[in-house]
Amino acid sequence: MAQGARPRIGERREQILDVALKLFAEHGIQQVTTRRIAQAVGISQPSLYAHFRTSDEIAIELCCRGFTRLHDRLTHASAEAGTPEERLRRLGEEYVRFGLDHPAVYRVAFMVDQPTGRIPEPSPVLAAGLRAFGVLLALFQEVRDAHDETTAALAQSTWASMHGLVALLLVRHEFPWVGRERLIALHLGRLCAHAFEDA
Amino acid sequence: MAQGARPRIGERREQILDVALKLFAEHGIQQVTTRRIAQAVGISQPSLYAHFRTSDEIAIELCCRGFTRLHDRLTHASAEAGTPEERLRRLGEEYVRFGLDHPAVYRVAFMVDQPTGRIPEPSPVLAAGLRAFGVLLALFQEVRDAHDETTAALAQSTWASMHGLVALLLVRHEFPWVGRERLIALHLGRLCAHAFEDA
DNA sequence: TCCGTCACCCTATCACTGATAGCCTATCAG
DNA sequence: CTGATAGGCTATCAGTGATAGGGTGACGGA
Repeated sequence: MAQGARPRIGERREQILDVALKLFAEHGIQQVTTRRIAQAVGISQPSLYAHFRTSDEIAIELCCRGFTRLHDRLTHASAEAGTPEERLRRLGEEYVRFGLDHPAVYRVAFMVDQPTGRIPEPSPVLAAGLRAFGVLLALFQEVRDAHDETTAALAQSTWASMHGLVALLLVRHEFPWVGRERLIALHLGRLCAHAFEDA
Repeated sequence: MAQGARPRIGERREQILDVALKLFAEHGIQQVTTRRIAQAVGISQPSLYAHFRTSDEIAIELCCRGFTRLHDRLTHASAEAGTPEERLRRLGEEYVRFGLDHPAVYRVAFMVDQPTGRIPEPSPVLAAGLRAFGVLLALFQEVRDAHDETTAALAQSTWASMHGLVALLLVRHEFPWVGRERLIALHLGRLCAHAFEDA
């Protein structure tokens, strides 16, 4: 089967992740089977299991990487100069764009149930998610100059509002939304207007 | 096989929906197979197909009913006396409670991808969802005395914020949330504070 | 040069899934 | 009694994730 020019160590693994992400984005996560991934990569289906213990592991890996990419984008957005509202606004923009630009990653990261209690305890997904959320939390802590529960609650509430918009736009694409750009602008505008005020 | 005392017409269908919903809530949608449903009902697996054309139809039916129940609860909450903010607050409370109290229904209704373009066009799910959303929209139109795009955008934005909280609480249950009640109260408080103001 | 190890791949096969085909049985209107 | 209808059954299908067990080429030490 033309065995020449074998991929280097670990190269196949990256290739599988790339291909899987593309298939997820194109056909939806549920529709992508291990056989489809294997065929697209050019190897047999059982060969996938030399690189991942289960098929879920592929999605989990993509999920962690997605969180990391989101973390980097949020960090960058939050670090720019400006008033706290402006920084939060940029962070929100970045968040929403990320979700809409990478729907497959976003779905895996935020909209797929964790296999309840399967993964031991130190879930890498949770850790990656916490890192990304940490950027938002840090902004709130900095602006409010407090690390209390209320500050955490404000950050979590803000996160939820951003997520809600992305999630609904991704899942309910048949819904008669007002113009997407307009809705995003209005949503973020309201979100940032009184974001740091105590409840 | 103890064939006596057959269920009446349509009774089995209801029973299947009841059982399926319970199994969805208990084990998660993905883990529930047609064989498990059939076994719980006490019939053979192929017999399900006498009542539903595909297994998805069970979820779709539950989804529509969920939207209808939500619609009724929102209507009731929105109809009570009070200031617009109070009415919106009650509506939001009802929404969040509904999602958290009926996670299986909520998941099916809001967090499962529509089989892209499979169902002809007049999607019953979309229709049921629009009816439920209509309650929120009507409140905004009444308060603002306008049926323009901005009003629709405000309602959609508010809906998204409520959904975001419910969705994240349901899916990311391993996340270190601040106290749930506190988070809900804070989230709804911020949501309703300036809800009707133009952007 | 030989040999073990390693990374990687294969075919064959498993149990399980949603779904279909074809046939049986209870009920009821005429 | 009879045909129609609702509801059920077993047998079986193709497709799914996963495992078992064995093959192949590159490479480093003896």
